[in-house]
Amino acid sequence: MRADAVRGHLDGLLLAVLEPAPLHGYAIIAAVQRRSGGALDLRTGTIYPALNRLERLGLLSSSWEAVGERRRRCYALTDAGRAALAQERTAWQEFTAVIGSVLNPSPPPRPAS
Amino acid sequence: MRADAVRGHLDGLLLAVLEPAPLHGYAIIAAVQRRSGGALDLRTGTIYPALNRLERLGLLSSSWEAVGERRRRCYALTDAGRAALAQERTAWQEFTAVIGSVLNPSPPPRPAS
DNA sequence: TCCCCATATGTTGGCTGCCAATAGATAGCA
DNA sequence: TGCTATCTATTGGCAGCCAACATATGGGGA
Repeated sequence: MRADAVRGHLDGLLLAVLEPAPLHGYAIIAAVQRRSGGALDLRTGTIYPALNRLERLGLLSSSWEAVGERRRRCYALTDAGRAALAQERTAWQEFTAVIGSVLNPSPPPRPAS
Repeated sequence: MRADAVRGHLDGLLLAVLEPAPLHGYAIIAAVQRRSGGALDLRTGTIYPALNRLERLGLLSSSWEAVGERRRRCYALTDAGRAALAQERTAWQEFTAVIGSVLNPSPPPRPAS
């Protein structure tokens, strides 16, 4: 699948993979890849600006973590982030229902004539 | 729902509403609106360029229809269009499965320890 | 010792694709 | 005489994702 298809749903994906535990950017890419069965391969140019935006919005909080000499920026869901995730899930269900109903309409019941 | 969300799925929607019978542009907007329960309100600036593109691709064929003094441009699915619709439906299922699996992962079965 | 790859964070430019706004025409109704 | 509905169509703009690039550490193999 062309990864461009996540357009408009990226925020939900990021919030979702951060739900079980905080992760740093590189691990987020791996987590999305794993949970999608390898179908989604997000790029750094996609997620880093998104993570910054989500932090600015107060949905994530970040903290630097030292691993040897290396540094990691670890992102965690805030309370607002958990609420936003719930909203994203609702919106996703509505979205699939709407598009699905146009793409695969259930035939109208035929009145017994 | 913000109508911008159809991004990337518009072609499938247009092909789908043309499946039962040919329609003209204005009626296509109405059909999408009806089949989506009023949630999707596509604009002319969205569908007319898309219809032209689909015709250039050979997925639709158009013919002018006279209604009194009025003229309508009627779009019909071609054979290639029906094939493309089937592909769009498959792609949609894959898409929802992939995004869904990231957004709402099924918890991994815990080994009995 | 040197190089490459994995790990890790980040920026910039560009393109795709939908929308808002605009334009213009006919027809019916108040 | 307008106002609204029906009908087609174009243009400019912008959001959002990606490709490419830039930078740095650390480990493994030749």
